[in-house]
Amino acid sequence: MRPFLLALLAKEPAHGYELKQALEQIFGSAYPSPNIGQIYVTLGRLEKDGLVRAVDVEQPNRPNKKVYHLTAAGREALDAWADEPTEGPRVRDEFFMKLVLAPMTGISDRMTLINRQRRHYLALMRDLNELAGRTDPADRVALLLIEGAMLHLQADLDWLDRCQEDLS
Amino acid sequence: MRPFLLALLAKEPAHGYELKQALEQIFGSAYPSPNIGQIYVTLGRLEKDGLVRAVDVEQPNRPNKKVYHLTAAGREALDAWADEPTEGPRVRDEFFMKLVLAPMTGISDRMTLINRQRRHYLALMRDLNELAGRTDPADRVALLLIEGAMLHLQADLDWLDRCQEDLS
DNA sequence: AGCGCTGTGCATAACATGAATGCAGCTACC
DNA sequence: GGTAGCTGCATTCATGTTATGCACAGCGCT
Repeated sequence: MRPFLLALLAKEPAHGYELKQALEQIFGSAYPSPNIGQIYVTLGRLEKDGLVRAVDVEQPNRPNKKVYHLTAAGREALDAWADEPTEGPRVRDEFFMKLVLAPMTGISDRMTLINRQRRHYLALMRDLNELAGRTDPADRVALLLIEGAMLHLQADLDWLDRCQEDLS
Repeated sequence: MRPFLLALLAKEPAHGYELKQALEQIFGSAYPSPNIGQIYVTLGRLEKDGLVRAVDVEQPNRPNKKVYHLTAAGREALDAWADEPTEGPRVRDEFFMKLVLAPMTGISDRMTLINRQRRHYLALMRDLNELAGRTDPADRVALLLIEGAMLHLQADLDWLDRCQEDLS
């Protein structure tokens, strides 16, 4: 969350409400835009850490707004973020927890869990396909996000098969 | 985190320290075991919500311990968790954020980011292979976790190729 | 004397959601 | 023409979850 705001502010100074709109516009419908409240909280923290600074702007016939701009330290933090590679996928997986823990307590057996989960993944896959279908083909960013989600989902489905083989 | 503790307590009552050890033992080295402090915080909340209840147990030559056991409400919550399917992979992806936001600010270009990220993923893949190699073959749970991580990683690598095609 | 294990608790912070607040402009309706 | 209610702009606050790290305390071992 923090780096996203820094990146947007690097392009041009903005206030909270504007940032929310920018995020919604850049990442289309495929992306659940973060809560507006969280944006303000994060901006406050960034200011506390000296990465951004706020200027109050009075507006006629509008509530005042606080326009944030990047400081030198903020610019540095942003560069550092861009430089370091992003961490890979977590090994932690909630469904797998369920798969291991549930039978220990006699809740339900593994086959039931796996089959239900597979149906769920397949339904999600259908949703993604449908979402891709009604997305503006010019919006390459949204389409790539959807494609990424589908690749991950397929990996999960393959993994489900492996679990079924190994744990049966 | 909450459901994991509930599941373990469904098998048998236990105190915080024991739960930490159980988690470490069940999910082998492949799984970053959660912080012990967090376990106590979560147990406190579960108790506040009436899902578990604690009994103080005095021990000779040992600090006292609080043994938690499941309540009827806790059992219900656990069953509900087992019944609902687990959510799929998030569309939210940090690297993708970087890929979209970075060029807007003149930080660095996309090819550099993608190539660096690919090197990083490949290194992670090597690490996972190495980890799989030194994992006890009898520990099927750990091996499956590692395999799942590798499948996800491969999906990320494929996705990187797609991004490179589309955004160049 | 110091290290490591057992066992718990608290401080801090990030992250997320939801609701509340205030003001302005527009529309609908009697 | 007045007013009631909705929408858009802009921010703040209360609450809850997750995660890390440090502090504390007693005991056994070397």
